[in-house]
This record gives sequence, C-alpha cells and structure tokens, in this order.
Amino acid sequence: MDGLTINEAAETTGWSSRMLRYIEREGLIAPRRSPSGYRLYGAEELQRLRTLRELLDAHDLSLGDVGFASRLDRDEELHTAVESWLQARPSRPDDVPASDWLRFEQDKHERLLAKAGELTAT
Amino acid sequence: MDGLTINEAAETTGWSSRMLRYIEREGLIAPRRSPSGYRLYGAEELQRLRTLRELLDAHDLSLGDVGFASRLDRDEELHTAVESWLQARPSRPDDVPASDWLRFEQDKHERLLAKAGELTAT
DNA sequence: CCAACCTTGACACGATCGTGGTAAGGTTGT
DNA sequence: ACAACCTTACCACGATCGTGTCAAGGTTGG
Repeated sequence: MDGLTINEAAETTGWSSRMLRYIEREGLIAPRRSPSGYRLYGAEELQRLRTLRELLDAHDLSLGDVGFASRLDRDEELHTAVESWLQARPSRPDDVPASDWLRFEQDKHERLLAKAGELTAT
Repeated sequence: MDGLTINEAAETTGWSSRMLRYIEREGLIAPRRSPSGYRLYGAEELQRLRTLRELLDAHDLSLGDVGFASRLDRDEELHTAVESWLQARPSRPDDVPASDWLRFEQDKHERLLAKAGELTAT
C-alpha cells in the first residue's frame, strides 16, 4: 500500500484529516483509493495540499472560491456564461444618450413602467 | 436626475433594494450617483441585474461566486496564481513510478518523515 | 414646508461554511 | 487476535452569507 494514508498526509501537510475529506468533497483534491477504500496521497497530492494552503493565505481565498474556479475551468459552458456577463461591464452613463427622461406626469407606477420601457427598448 | 432610483430599479428587476446595495458591495454592479449620493440605475445596470438573476439561477451560483470571478478578471496576479494551482492537476498515480516504498521499519514518525521525504524529493 | 424619497449603519435570523468530535463498522500489520 | 488504523454518517458550533427591517439623518419636488 504505497502513498500516505489520510492521517499521515494530514501530519505532513498541516491540514487536519477532517479538512482533507472536506477538500475532497469540494472537488479540489481527490486521492486515489486502496482496494479497500483507504485514501492514498501521493507526492502530487501532498504538494498540491501545501500549495493550496499558500494560495488561500496569500490571496485570502476560501475553499469555495478555489472550488468555483475549478468548476469554471472544467465547465466551459459555465465559464463563457460568467465571462460574458462580466464582459458587459458597467458602461459609462455617457454611453447612454440621455433620452427624453421624465416627460410624463402620470401616476408613479405608470411612470416607472414608462421609464423602464424606454430604457430597455434602447 | 435621470436613471432609476434604487426602489424603482428594485421594482423593475425583481431584486430588493437591500439586495441592490448588497450586490454593489460585492463589487458586481455599482450605479453612478447623483450629486447628492442617490444611486441612479441606467439601462445597462438594469439589464445586468436581470441577466445576473438568470446567471445565478441557471448555474446555481452565489453572488460570492460571481464576485470572485469578477475579482479573477480584474486581478491578473490572482488569476495566474489560481490558474497555475489548478493546472497542476491530480496526476494519475501511474505517472508517479511507484518507487521503493516502505523499505524502512522504524518508528512511526521516522517512517512518515522518510516517506514524505522521498515523495517530495522526487 | 412637508411627504416621500434617498443614504449609511445596525440588529436579527435562518442557511450554509469551516471545523471538530463521536459512533459504528471494515482493514491492516505484527 | 488485537491495537491502531481507515471508512461514512451524523451532531455541534462559531463565522459568514443572504435577506429583512429599523433608526437617524439628508434630498427632492410640489
């Protein structure tokens, strides 16, 4: 049975065994398993666990953050969806030729609808 | 004062005014301000608010997720740090030529150190 | 001037996160 | 065979998230 078992890996990486299981469930680091189901951490995993700690500390990230980044990496569809949303950056208001705002004097609700209508109908 | 005020924007987008402020604090959508500090939402912002809702629902994301993606987009240093961590993907254990494991028969701690040493010294 | 907005800040509260512990049961090495 | 490990599945608990509401004060428009 080569590779470190979970508690050994915990000892050398500084994570608790509890957290190693948690990290696995987050989809970040999933070591292979022995035939009987024991987690076996190899050099790659140990290295990644250590650099993960550094990554989190250095940039003040959460495991969820990195998990999400990983998801972004694997799910191309999600990646483009998020990216295209972000790309529609808040334009300078000057871009929107201040059209004839507030021409109407109707009740509040109708004014609202009218304003929204004009805005989105651009 | 053109543009929709926060409660008007809330009404047309489906978000609550509370959430619009929260979204702003998350760094996602920050409308310009009137001279006296009132938030003024324009067409772009309203559109982004609506598509944000769709984005979250469609992919089961949190505001924090999108906020983090935005941070990734703006902070190149952070982006490369995360990306390079992710790129070091969990290698198939076959990649690691199962070296001479478990040759020693010493006390638990020394064995651990030895194992970790060999692993990381690869 | 006054009602109806807006602002920031605070308290609240259920839901989820990050973490530890414990229980019930299988595996391993001597 | 037995101690010392491993597994999954829970309960717990403070911290943060998502959201509402309220307070104290400034702005706006008729």
